[in-house]
Amino acid sequence: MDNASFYEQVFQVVALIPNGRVTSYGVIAAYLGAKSSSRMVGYAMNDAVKAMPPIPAHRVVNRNGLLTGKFHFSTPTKMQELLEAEGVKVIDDKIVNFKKFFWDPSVELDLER
DNA sequence: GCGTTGACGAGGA
DNA sequence: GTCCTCGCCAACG
Repeated sequence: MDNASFYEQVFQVVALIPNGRVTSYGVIAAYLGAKSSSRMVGYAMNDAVKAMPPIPAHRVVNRNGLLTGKFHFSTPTKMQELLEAEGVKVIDDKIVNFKKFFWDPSVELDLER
């Protein structure tokens, strides 16, 4: 893991997001100890398209629950469809009950702490 | 090695 | 409540 670059660490956390759950970039950054580097998380996801295994980037949105990165997908609507396919309602590119589907790694992965 | 980029966040008006 | 500005800091060219 020491060899893992910052964006590789982001992939690991995002890959741990359960199906039907979503999280924000800031939370992931904070979990990595770089809460101020929230932008780096989004930037790292830029490689998620070519990452192996594929990263469920559609489960990661900004702190507003808005699908800011949908435009980076194959099609702008692909991200919304994937979320709805997992039971997450998306209206106007925004996640409904975002707080309800919110997944906090610092809490869900708190088992080992 | 330097400047720009950027899927964000928080604070202020 | 919305809109604007600043800051963060790694990766890319």
